[in-house]
Amino acid sequence: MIDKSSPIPIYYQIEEQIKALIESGKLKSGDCLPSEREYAEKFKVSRMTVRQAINNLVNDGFLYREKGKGTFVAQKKFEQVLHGLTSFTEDMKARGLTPGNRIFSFELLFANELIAKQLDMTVRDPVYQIERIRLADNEPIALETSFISANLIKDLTKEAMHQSLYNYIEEELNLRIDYSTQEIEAAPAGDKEAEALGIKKGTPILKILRKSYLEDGKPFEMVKSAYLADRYKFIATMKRSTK
Amino acid sequence: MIDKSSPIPIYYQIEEQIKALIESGKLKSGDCLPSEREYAEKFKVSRMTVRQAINNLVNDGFLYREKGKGTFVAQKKFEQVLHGLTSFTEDMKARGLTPGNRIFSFELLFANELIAKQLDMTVRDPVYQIERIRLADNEPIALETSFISANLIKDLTKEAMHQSLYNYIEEELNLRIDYSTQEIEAAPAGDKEAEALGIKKGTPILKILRKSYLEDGKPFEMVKSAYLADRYKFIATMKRSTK
DNA sequence: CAGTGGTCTAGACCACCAG
DNA sequence: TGGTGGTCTAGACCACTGA
Repeated sequence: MIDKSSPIPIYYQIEEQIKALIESGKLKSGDCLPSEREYAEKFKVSRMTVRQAINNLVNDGFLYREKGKGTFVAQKKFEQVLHGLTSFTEDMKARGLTPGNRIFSFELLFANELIAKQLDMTVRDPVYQIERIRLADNEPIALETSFISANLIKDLTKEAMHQSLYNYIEEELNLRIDYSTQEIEAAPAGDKEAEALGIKKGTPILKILRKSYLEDGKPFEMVKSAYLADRYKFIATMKRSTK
Repeated sequence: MIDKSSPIPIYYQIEEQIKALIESGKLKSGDCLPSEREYAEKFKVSRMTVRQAINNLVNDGFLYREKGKGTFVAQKKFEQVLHGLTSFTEDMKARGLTPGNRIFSFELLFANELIAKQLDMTVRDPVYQIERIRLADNEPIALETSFISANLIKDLTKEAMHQSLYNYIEEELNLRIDYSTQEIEAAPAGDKEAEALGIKKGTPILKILRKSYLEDGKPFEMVKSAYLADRYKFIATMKRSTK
């Protein structure tokens, strides 16, 4: 049930166990959990350890607490996973489509002034510039240009870009991605987009400018994308911050 | 410095104090904070209490930790304000523009099947339907149709809509808005949008479909908007959920 | 009233990192 | 080696809730 001799933290084991109960449906939305003291008793651990597990689940939106009453299972915000920050690859998979790539250019360049400013580096710092067409089920869906800090993301290869960049960053480089900001607008397709995506000039496209940051707050990528309007919708969920 | 007799939790007082140091510039991005043990000593509190304060600041993105090294100030995320879910009114103010309204119609109707499904009500439940043009600095910026559950949002008036709906819900009705989902796409303007916004048919517009939920998980509004592409960008920040 | 979560204490041992 | 954050304990008192 709980392995105290395991190198895996106890609070994490408890977390996983409660999550499993929710995912398996044994705990449903609105259900009241056993009290923290009961858990402490049951697992023979300190109540603070139980609290740490529950705190994390509350922060992740799986549970919520009510003073004097108890801890409850939150309503299924149903694609919780889908709605965080996702890479194109993850996004497409979540939509049930097969993601693909057609890389036009992959270069290691010196940052110009604009890029340097955006990525918080100095001019002539090394930057990967990748141009590619994104595919969904083998159909073009977006034209994309990425600028990636080579100081932060080392030894990037074309192969890593063919797979998932975020996966490479998190699994291979062992860095943690924190968040990204995105500016989304509608615009008429220019010559370049029209040609790349096989549409007429002036057709509406969805333009997205994404900047992504690592845990220490440093921006590691800037991506400009142009999505086919009739094949792609951007989906976001946003929390109301009470402050 | 710290008031132990205050009803305000100690960890919260410490939080505010560190935040103030960051905001005043006395602690800059990348600076190393005093260790948790030093803080505990200084404030004559337990280390766990200090940790609770720092945990919260880490979760909010003000600080980050490095094992064996210390706790550091994160880089300024200066869109912090724009972070959460905002109403049009709040959004415009944050951009330094004056929000405005031109209400075309304001009606209390019975939900049809589509609306009932979207708002999780039954057919013939009462729904407010509001059509209006949104203004920024007195210039049209979007055409918007809102459907608002009259069961949840009671006694809605045209005046409340002229002000901020979210403000009315939170301050007057004392309800808590939890989150919303938004679908964003580019599309050519139809006849209606073209006329209302004073643009040519076929011009790219940014279409947004928003559904918003109260804390108990009930949807209270569905809003369809068409924004002028050259006057509006949608800005979102998304967290990477580490799962 | 008894039970809940919210806060807090004063210790402890560990893995990790720098000098 | 000494300092850091990461985890954990076994208690404690509080305010709030429902019966």
